[in-house]
Amino acid sequence: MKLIATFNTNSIRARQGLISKWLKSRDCHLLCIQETKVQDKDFPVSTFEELGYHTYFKGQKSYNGVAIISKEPLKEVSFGFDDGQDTEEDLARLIRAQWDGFYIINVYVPQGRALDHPNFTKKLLWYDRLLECLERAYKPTMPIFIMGDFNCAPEPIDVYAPERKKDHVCFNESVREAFKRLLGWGLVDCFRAFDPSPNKYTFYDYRVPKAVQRGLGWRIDHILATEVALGHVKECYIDLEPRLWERPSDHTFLCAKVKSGAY
DNA sequence: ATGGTTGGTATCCAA
Repeated sequence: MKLIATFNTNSIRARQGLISKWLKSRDCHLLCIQETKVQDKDFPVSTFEELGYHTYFKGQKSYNGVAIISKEPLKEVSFGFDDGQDTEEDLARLIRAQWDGFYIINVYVPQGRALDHPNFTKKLLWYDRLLECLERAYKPTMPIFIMGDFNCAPEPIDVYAPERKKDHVCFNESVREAFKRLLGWGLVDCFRAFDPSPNKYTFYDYRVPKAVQRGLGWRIDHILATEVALGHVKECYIDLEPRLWERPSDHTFLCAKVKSGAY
């Protein structure tokens, strides 16, 4: 059994200590990271090499940035949708690779800012481009994990006070529909496949006092799996403990225990 | 309705 996980770091340099401690204590095989907020020349490669991990990354100054940290070397690593329209930002928001017989797609979906902001249009378009990318380059019968920060709480159970969040960029009808269209291609929400209970969140806003204790969170980080990939998953859970460690992120580690060898 | 915090970079923007 191998542990795979996704984590929005909100700066990988600020979170090196926390990530190292987590990788070691959990014996993680593959970690997908979002919001590294660092240019490639400044990525802390040696921190993870010293722990025996391979790192693959692309980032921008201050914003965005994705990475995969893996015990085994990855194959076929690429960035962006490869739809002929990739901007530098797109490359810093999507990394794809092959790992242990699985296709891994690590995404950092644009947050969107506000419903009437151009960034929200870009967010919906981003979901469309992701779906087109799947239709073009993959099949629902393949063993695929799409994991990362989707900036979408799919159902009312996935956010506190859903009745008050209908105009939020991470919960309004249009983004939830875009998310559902993605699932409609042939993907399952891994966490919900294992745990139907409420008050299970992956993100707690820094600005909300005692958010974890008060249950004021969002489930916006996800591991989506095709049916055949889900068949290899034995467990899927949110690891909240690092929130008690030094310099926690506002996101949590979302984990899956996977039986290896999908080919 | 508003504001609260954090990080990277500047002294404000994004989340």
